[in-house]
Amino acid sequence: MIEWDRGEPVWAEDSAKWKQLAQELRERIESGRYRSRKRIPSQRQLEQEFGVSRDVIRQAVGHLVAMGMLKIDPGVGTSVLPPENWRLPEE
Amino acid sequence: MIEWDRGEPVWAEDSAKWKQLAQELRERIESGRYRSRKRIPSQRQLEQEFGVSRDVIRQAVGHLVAMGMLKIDPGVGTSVLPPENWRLPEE
DNA sequence: ACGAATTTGTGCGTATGTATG
DNA sequence: CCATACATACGCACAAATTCG
Repeated sequence: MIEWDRGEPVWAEDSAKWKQLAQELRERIESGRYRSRKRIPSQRQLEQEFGVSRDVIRQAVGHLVAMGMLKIDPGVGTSVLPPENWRLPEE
Repeated sequence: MIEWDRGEPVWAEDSAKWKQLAQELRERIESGRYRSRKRIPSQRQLEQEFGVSRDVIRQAVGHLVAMGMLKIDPGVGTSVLPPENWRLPEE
């Protein structure tokens, strides 16, 4: 889980919220909590769960899409791609 | 207190602008002009009002944040903390 | 065919954080 | 200290795509 220091320091000390969220989502995918070929919670739901704006959600999701870990179907949802599709740029 | 002349602030020569501004903001907080738990004008608005750069605004605000008189919520604004949060280092 | 609900896409405005010259 | 640009973040509103009754 992610702990934000809401109201206090910000992304200055550590990294941006969207980067932390992307890491959290990635862990959920790699751990199997978000299963391959299955949909993850909607952006609205992720908003609620993590208490961040859609900006942050969309940045994080967009990052994983670029990594080939997630696939977006407009009007439908966002699903997990199987590992053979991943192209991890490293970090 | 900052003096005003024809709508323009008059800055003292012997003190940094940010310190004078910090003192001004502090007085506005202690006088109740900036009310507890309410947001103060945005940095951009303060820029306009005092005719200084954001550098100066941020230095002054940062000073009051360190004193526990202001709280910054990125993407939201800056608000006044109640007196019980203040930790005045002296001066 | 229709309309409602859901989900993502997009744009706007505002505010603060960081970086650079 | 000033000026500027860009990144990060929040909130809202509306559009487009899809699903379902």
